[in-house]
Amino acid sequence: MQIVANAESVQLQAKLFRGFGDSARLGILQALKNGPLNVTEIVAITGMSQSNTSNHLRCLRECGLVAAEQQGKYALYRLSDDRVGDLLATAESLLSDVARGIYECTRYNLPRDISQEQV
Amino acid sequence: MQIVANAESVQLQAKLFRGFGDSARLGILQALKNGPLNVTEIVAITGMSQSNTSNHLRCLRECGLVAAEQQGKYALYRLSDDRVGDLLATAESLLSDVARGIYECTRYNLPRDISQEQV
DNA sequence: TTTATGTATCATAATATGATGATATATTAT
DNA sequence: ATAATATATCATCATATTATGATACATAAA
Repeated sequence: MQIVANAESVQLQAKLFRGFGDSARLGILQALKNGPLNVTEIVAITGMSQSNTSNHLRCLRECGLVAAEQQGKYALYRLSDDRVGDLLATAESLLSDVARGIYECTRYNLPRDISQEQV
Repeated sequence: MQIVANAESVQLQAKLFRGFGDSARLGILQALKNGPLNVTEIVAITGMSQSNTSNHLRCLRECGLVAAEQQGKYALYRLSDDRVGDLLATAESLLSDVARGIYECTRYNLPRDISQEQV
């Protein structure tokens, strides 16, 4: 009997979610929902630096959330699986109901300048 | 026209995923899949310290992933919404197909001692 | 072959996150 | 009222993660 999944599996799953758990990566995934894009396009859309974009893409690729295909000098990226889109959609739906709570989640989060600390 | 969701919404969603993106919190969520638990039970199941458990529970609560109800001196926690369980299930399914990739995701992750670095 | 373009890699510095121990608070039991 | 139990909070340190800038490595164009 095991009430919770084994530790290793939990770690893997946490890792998977961490792929989504950064606004830079999530921005990339959102962009790819609409279809494949090359790195230059992703850089343009997200406004991130090229190296940062590339670093995050590597993470996403190694974590299995996106797949890449070399096309001449371009690297075309796309979501690796429909379930990636599913997760995004479910999260969006859930979010619309709990957004207020998320805003108030102070312990781990948002850049300082966003919180309007009441003195 | 906006190709990607606005930055604020992406931040919120990333935050939501980050709720799942830590093995301590994910372990708690997994445990709660089987039904409500109080803090003492969660501490026992996860083996984490009481304060650490409580800190993570706060995060989960404030992020809207779990709900708490005071019962005498016990605080009963449960998943706040079916979609939380849905996300866990979808992730598990996706994971079974991409587990290998996740293992190899080196840039951001796993405790050092787990990777078996080939020299 | 030189130059320009697209992408990847790496070291580093800044920041965010997580675990711990001490302590506070609340509820129940004696 | 005192003690015991259940939970929450907080400061702090260690660690992990992120963004950046420099640079390398391709591919394609001139």
